Amino acid sequence: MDNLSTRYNPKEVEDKWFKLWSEKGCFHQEKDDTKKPYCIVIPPPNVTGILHMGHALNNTLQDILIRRKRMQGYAALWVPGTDHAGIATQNVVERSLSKEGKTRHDLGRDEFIEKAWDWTKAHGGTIIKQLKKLGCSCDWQRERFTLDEDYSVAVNEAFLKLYKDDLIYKGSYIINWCPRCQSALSDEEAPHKELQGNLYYIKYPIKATSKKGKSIPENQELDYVVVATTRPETMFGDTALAVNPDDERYKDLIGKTVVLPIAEREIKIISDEFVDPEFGTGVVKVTPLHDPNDYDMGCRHKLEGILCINPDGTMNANATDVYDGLDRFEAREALVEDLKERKLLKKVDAHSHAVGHCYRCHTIIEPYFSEQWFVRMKPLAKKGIEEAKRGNIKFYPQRWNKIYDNWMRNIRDWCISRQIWWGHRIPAWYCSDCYKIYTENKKSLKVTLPVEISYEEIGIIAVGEKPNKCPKCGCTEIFQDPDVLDTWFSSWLWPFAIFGWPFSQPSAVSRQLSAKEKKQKADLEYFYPTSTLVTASEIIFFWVARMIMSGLKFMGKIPFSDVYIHGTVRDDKGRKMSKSLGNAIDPLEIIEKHGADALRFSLISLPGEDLYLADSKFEFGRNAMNKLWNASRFILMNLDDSKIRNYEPKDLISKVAASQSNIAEKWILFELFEAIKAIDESLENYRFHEASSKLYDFFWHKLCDWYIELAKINIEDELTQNMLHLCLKYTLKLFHPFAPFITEEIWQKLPKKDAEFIMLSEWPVLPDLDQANWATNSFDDMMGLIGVIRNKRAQFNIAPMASLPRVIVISDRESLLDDFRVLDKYFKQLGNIEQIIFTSEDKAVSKSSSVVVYKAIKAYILLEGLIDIDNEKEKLNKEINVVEREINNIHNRLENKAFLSKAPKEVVNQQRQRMDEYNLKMKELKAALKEIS
RNA sequence: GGGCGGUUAGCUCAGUUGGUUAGAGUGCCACGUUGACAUCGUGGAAGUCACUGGUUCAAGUCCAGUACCGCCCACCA
Repeated sequence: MDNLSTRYNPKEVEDKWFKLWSEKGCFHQEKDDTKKPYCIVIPPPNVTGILHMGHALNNTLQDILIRRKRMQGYAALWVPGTDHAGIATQNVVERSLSKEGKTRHDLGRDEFIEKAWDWTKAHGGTIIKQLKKLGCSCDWQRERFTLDEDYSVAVNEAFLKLYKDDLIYKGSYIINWCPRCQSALSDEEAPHKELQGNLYYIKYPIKATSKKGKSIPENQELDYVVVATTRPETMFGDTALAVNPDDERYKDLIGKTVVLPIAEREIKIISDEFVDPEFGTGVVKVTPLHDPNDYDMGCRHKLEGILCINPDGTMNANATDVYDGLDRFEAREALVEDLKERKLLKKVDAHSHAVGHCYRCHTIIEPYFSEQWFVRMKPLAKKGIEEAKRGNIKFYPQRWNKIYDNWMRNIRDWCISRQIWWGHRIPAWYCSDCYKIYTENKKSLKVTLPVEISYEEIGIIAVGEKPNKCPKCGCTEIFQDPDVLDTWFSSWLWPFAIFGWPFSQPSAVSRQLSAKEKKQKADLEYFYPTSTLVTASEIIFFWVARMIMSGLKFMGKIPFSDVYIHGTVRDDKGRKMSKSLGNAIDPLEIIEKHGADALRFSLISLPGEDLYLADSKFEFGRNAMNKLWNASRFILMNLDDSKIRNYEPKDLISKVAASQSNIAEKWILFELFEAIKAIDESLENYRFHEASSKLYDFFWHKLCDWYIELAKINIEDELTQNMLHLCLKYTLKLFHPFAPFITEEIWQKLPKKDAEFIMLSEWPVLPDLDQANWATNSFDDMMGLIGVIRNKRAQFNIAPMASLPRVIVISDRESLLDDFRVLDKYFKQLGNIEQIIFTSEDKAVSKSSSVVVYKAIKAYILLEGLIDIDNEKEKLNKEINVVEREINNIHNRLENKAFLSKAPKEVVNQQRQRMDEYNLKMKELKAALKEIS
C-alpha cells in the first residue's frame, strides 16, 4: 500500500467509478416490495442550461439524501430529467436564426420546431453529462424530458380535465405582455423591480361649460385639470379621468368633460373610490386597456377601452399619425417635448416605482389587454393550504411555510397561454368559419368593457381531440389554437407525469394497459407521493406550490412530504452569482482543479443559508479530501491483512468493553457512535452543514489528531489493527454521501469490505450501548491535561523536538490515576514527555518546575535546562486576573441568598465545585508567581 | 404599502428548555518538516453578543421599544 501518492488525485478515480457504478446498475432502482420507497424527483434543469453553482449545490444536496437512504436500505429512486423551457429555448434558437438574418416567421412553425428539436438533441444533453460529472446517483435509465411524446399526453390530459371541471377558461383581461418575446406571461414571470422614473404633470383642458358640447373656441382662456402620470404615452388610450368622490377639490368637476391633449378627444371625469387623493394631484387618467387598475375602473364604469400600443411595443394608429409606429419609450420622450411646447406640461418630478420585467429577457412588461387561457386557482389552492396546515407538507427551514401559505391565500388566476411555438400546443380547436366572424369583430382596437367571452362566439368547438367538423356549421376546416402552454404547466405535473401518468387516454375511455404501462402504473403507486423535494426559494411559487395543487387535483395526494429550500449562491461580496454579472464560478472548473468530491464537500460545509463563494473556498474541500486520503493511506499501509477480522461494531464493542485497559478504544468508539448519531439527526432535519461539520470534527479532530496518533505506539496489536480498520470503514461510509468518489476508491483497497461497492454498503447503525460502561472522562481529562502542558511548552518556547524530562500529575481521585497509569504511554507520546508520575501526594517539587492545572488536576513540569522565563510573569498575572474575576463572580453568586434558595440544587453544587477548582488554580498560580519573582 | 428574516471574533456562521470563562470554520501571529498528510502539526491573539428598557437569583437566549441591514410580495397612477 505504500505505492499510493501522498496527494489525492481525483482525476484518476472519478470517471472510473462512475462508469463502473453505471455498468453494474448501481443507479437503477426498481419497485421493491421488500423495501420502503424513498423517492426524489429532480427539479428539471432547463434543457438549454449548463451547470452552474446553483445546480451543483442543489444536486449535491439531493445526492447526499438519496445515497444515504440507499445505504440505509430504502428503495431509493432519484428521477432525472430536463425541462423544455419554452421561452428560453425559443430565444436561443431564434438568436441562432438571427445570425443567418432570419426570423422564426421566415421558417414557419413546423420548420422552426424542427430546428428547435435539432438544437435540443445537439445541446440538450450537456447538463445531464455535467450532473454525472458531479457524481449524481440518479436512475439514468428513467431520464425524462417535458416534451417527450408521452409526457405531452399527460399535459393534454391535465388541460382537458381542468377544462371539464371548469378550472380552465379563456378570457380577455389585462395580462403581462413582453413586447420583446411577444408573449403573455404569468404574474410570477413578471417580477417587479424598482425603477427610477418620472411623474409627469399634464394639463387636460376642461371643455367650456357649454351644455351643447361644442368644441372649444380658439383663443378662449381655458381651465385645466392637472393629471400626474408615469406613463404619458398611454394617454392615447385614456377614456376618462377619475377623482375620489370625497375629494372636495374636485367635487364640481365630476361629470364634466375634458379634452385629451393632442388626440383632441373628449373624455369624461368620473369618480371612483380607488383614486387616492394624496397621490399626485388626486386626478388619475384612466387607460383601461393598458393598466390593470384602470381596467377594473373601466369595467365598473362601463367605459370604452382603446388600445394605443402594438404587441411589439410600438404605438398604433390611435396614437395619432405623429406617434404611430414609434417605440413606446421614444414616443414618451417625443410626447413630453410636444406637451412642453404646447404648454400643457406643468412639471416633472423624479419618482421611483416598481415596474414588471420579463424574467427571461428583462424587457419592461406592458400590461396589455388580451385574450388568453387561464387556470382558476382559488379552488385548487384550497386543499394545498389545508395539507400544509395539517403538517402533511413540511418546509425546511420552517419559515417558508408561511411564505407558501401567504401566496396560496392570495393566489390569482394563472395565465397559461404563450404566443410562442416551442412547447405543448393548447389542445383547443376552432372552426375556421365561426372564428372568422369573431376576428373581424375585434379589429377595431376598441372595446366596451367589461368584455365577456362566449366560447361559442369565438368559435371554440372542442378541447382535447380534434373533431372532424364543426358541430355548429358543419365546416371541416378546423384549426388548433396557435398558442402553447406555459412551461410550468407541464412541469407542475412532473412528480407523476415522469412515471407515465395517465394510464388511459383520453380520460373518459378505459382500455387494456400494455405491459409497459402496467409497470409504470405500479411504479407510480409505489413511489408516489415522493419523499423530499430539494429546491431554491425562487421557484416555490413557480413550481413547488403548483405541484402541490396539481398533485392533489390529479392524483388526489400531495406530491411530496418534505420540501427543503436551500440558499442562494453568491460571490464573496454577497452579490448573487450570475452569468450576466460575470461573477460566476464554473463548477466544472472546480471539478477539473480539485475534483467533484472537493466541490461537493466545500459547498455543503459552508455555514449559513446563502453561500458566499470564491475560488479559495474550495480549498477547504480539497484539503479535507486530501486529509481523508492520507489518513486512509496511513491506516492501509500499516494494516496486516491477516489480523483483520472485519468486526461488526457490536462484536468489537464487547471485545473492547472486556478490558479495563482499553480506555482509548472505548473513547474512539464512543466518539464514532456520537458522530453517527449527530450526523443522522442533522441529515434527518436537512441540516447539511451541521452534518458535515460533525463528520469533519470526528474524522479530523478525534480520529486523526488523537486516535491515529496514539495508535502509532501499538500499531502491531490486533486490537489496534481492527480498531483502525473499523474506524476507517465507518468513516468512509459516513463520508460517502458527501464525497462518493474518493470513498469508493479507498473502500476498494480495504482488506475486508462488506459490500462490493461502498455506494451499496450499509449505512452505520448505532448499536445498543450501556452509557455507564462507556464513560470516557479519563480520556477527556488526558486530552485536557496534555493541552495545558503543550500550552505551557509554547509559553516557554520549548522546541517541539525537545521532550520534557519529567512531569508529575497530582490528583486526589485514585480511579482517575489508575486510568492515567493505563494511558501512561499515550501521555508520553502525545505530550512528548520522558517520564511521567501519577500520584495523589502533593510532593515537594524542584524549584525549576512549573505547574499547570486542568480542572482539579495538577501537573508539575520539570523545566530544568529548557526554560526562558521572560514572559512567564506577565502571563501568570494575566491568568490570575481572569481567575480572580471568575472567583469573585462565583463568590457573589454563592453569597446571594436568593440564588441559594431559588436556583436548582445542581446549579448551586456546580458553582461550589467550580469555586474549589478555581481556588486550587489560584493557589498554584500564586505559588508559581512567587517562585519566579 | 404588506409580510418574513437578520444584527454574536477581521470574514461566514453555530449557540438546544435561560445556568461553567460565549463556540466552529476561515483569516491573522509564533514555532515546527521526527516515516500518513506543509493540501500538515502544535500553540496563540482576537467578541461592549446592534441599542434602550423590562422580567428573573441568573439574559446572547424571554418580553417591549429603537436603529440599521437583507429578502419576498404588491394594481397609488
